[in-house]
Amino acid sequence: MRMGRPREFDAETALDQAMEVFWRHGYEGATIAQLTEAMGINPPSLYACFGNKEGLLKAALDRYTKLRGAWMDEVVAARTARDVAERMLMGIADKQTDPANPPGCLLVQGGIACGTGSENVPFELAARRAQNEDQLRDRFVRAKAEGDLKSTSDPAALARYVSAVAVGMGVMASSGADREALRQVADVAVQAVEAQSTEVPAAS
Amino acid sequence: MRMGRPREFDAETALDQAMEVFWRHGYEGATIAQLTEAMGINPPSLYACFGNKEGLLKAALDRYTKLRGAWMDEVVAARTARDVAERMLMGIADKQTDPANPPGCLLVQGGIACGTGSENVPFELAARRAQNEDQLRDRFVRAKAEGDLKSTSDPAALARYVSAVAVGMGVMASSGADREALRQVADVAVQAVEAQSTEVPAAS
DNA sequence: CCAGATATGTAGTGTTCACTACAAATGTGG
DNA sequence: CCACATTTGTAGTGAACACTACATATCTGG
Repeated sequence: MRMGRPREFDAETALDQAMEVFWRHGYEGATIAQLTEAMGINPPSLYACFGNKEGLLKAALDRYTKLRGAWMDEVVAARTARDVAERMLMGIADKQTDPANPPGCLLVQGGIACGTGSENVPFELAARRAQNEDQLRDRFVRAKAEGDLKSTSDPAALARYVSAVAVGMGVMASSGADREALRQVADVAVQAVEAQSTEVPAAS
Repeated sequence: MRMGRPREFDAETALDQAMEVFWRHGYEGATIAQLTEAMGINPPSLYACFGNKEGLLKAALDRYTKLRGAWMDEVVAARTARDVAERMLMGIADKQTDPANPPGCLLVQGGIACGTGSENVPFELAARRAQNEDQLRDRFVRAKAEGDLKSTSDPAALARYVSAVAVGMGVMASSGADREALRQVADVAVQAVEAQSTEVPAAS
């Protein structure tokens, strides 16, 4: 079979640039002109490779969640539910204020509400956030089985809670909250998980 | 002085309709055509009355925060910091899933990230959220002075925490979380405030 | 009842949007 | 070196956007 002219740009590198634009401006706020300029390609190359704007977003989300997934694996590897929550929320405080990236979280910045014709973008983002929540819930189910969480605790509710705090921190980060402020939020938030735990680490 | 032809629509009623459109679609997702249709007026009336799209958003936000402010006064009237947090977060769980309104919170749905030319819309929303946070912080400062919160607690951090949870709940509501799910989040979240409180109501 | 002032409805304005036709360029298989 | 497949850059496409010119309608003050 004939192979045709080879692509002159690296898809993953280009995706990283597109991800940053979506992250900073949201799905609707990002224009094809901004995206192509950041990616260093022309519109036809973008459409040949990713289909359309929404396809590009999904590809960027795939890449984002792939990187994020590896980190979440480390998070749930913590010893106790409390440590999982702390590792996650403290990590988020750091990541969302990392100057190497736009502030906040792409899964929130991408678009909470969208206009007619883009209704499933918020849906898509919510689905990815739900994946994280599921992973947390599974971990908390295990924690309860191990007796690490009280028998009266609800792992699903706890996971939803930690997710909600994470999202809230993302919004605060995108509106200028600094790392220390987010860490304080994380610190308080962890105390709710501690309240559901059996082994309370002898607090000073 | 001559008065000219009187306006044929009620500005507040029209604002309520505009608010709903912004709430559902976000600032950038809402079009002038949608807004004017919902408001029952034509574009020239809109521009004569509110200046431009951003002016309309600000007017809608003013109205939203005015209604919200009255409710926040009730919230901070609760007896203890813990009760303030509970009243606020439980109230939010109910409000953000009230079928009379779009799900979530206008101050979040309005736009977390925006495109070039609308950069100060997220700013504007953040400023309004900060007002709520300030009100909470003042209340928690008082709670600390009254000995209701531990002497080691940080009222500003607590207020930021409750705000973050509220925002997170808003995002979850807009992506379909039901009232019960949000109440569970609120319930867990309150436990962190309890952990900072001196009078622990003898939990069952 | 008239003059000035403001609101309204119709019908646009220019701009920007996501997206694409098309021809030239660049590769591979025979 | 040739036929074919795919990519690339140029230069647009129609549609939708926020916003407005203008003539008409409806008020008030005198």
